[in-house]
Amino acid sequence: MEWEKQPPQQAEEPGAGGMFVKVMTDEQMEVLRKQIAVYATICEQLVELHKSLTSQTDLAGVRLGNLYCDPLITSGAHKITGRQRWTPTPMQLQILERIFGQGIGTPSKQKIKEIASELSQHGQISETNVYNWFQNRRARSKRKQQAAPSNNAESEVETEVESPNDKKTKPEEFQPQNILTSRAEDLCFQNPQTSSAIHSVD
Amino acid sequence: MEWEKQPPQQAEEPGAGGMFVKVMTDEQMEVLRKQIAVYATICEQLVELHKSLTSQTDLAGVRLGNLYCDPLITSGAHKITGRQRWTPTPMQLQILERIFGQGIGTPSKQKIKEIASELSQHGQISETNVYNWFQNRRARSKRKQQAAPSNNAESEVETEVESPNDKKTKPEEFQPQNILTSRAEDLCFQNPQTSSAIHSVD
DNA sequence: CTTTTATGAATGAAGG
DNA sequence: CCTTCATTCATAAAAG
Repeated sequence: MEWEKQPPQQAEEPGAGGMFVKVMTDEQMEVLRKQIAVYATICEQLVELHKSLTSQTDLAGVRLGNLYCDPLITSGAHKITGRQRWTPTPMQLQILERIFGQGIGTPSKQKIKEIASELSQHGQISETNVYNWFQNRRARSKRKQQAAPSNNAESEVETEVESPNDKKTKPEEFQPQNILTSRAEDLCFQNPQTSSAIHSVD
Repeated sequence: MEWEKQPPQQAEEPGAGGMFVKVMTDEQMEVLRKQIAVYATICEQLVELHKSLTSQTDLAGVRLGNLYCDPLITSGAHKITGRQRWTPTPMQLQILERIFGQGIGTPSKQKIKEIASELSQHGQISETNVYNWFQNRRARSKRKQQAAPSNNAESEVETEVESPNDKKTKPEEFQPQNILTSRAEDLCFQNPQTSSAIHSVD
């Protein structure tokens, strides 16, 4: 596998190096990533299953690792899209909070555009970021309000059926994503070169 | 596949504002494709292996613990604890994506039934789930498409009105899944030795 | 460096 | 269809 050997700089300067590159959109990258993750998950589960059935432990490490391919792919599912999530700058956050506090709980699309445009003066941002922020802000606020009614004697008829605090402690014992994630952590090398092979061109 | 149609020149403009494209070399693309195909092969073989094993419960004197098989393979985990929200299993997702990628954006009622029936073999599912999935998948794709090309079209608020005629000119229906649908068996070793290698641990 | 928390983003489902 | 909501997932940031 040559990815880690590829000097990332080549991809960054296609014009200078005259290197032919493929360009993928974010969505394409996302779909690809998911597909790989799907296979990684299936393989992981099946391997674990087989290990449990055969009481042998060398299947995943030796057979699969040597015969088919190195764990690079597994890691690839995790880091191919070195997804970096937006983090609001303090100024942006301040403005967002102020707008949110103005009581207007209706962030229309036009409003979103305006806000995003204004916030772009204080740092990188997109309309989607603004949209998500308001969505999350509202949901979080709402949940907090219902989870912490300690300051108010709110005794209405609907409160008797609420389980106030054990929503998180569901007996959920299995999460496929965790397998993939933990697996990637263990198997893959974390060197930045890999992710640089497919990187963002700014 | 549509990737090649993407103008590689986009990558040559690093200074064109907030451009976010992923760049891969030919070699990297090839490696990726093969690796995904490898996953497909592994999955199929492991699935077959699992089937053969589960069909003979007295194979190694090890009684097949259903506690391993069911939770791992279905992996939805929703059936165990009665989660309210359906979550597609990896295999279901794979099938759904493939169908979606086939370009037919018309999930007719009859088609929904067929798909749901097929997917039910890989986990709990209902026709409503399939319907919702396609609806959401389409909407999501569309929204991403219009959000992605915001890199070079640095428009102001008055020009933000999307050009009503050209937004769709971009090929919406790319199929990274094609990488997978191309028969993995052809690309990789899928000879019986492989599965026997897996069996050899026994 | 590892673990925990906060929060941006993804997504199934409902409403219109 | 399109929008909105509730929940979940993943990761940057914080805490240890």
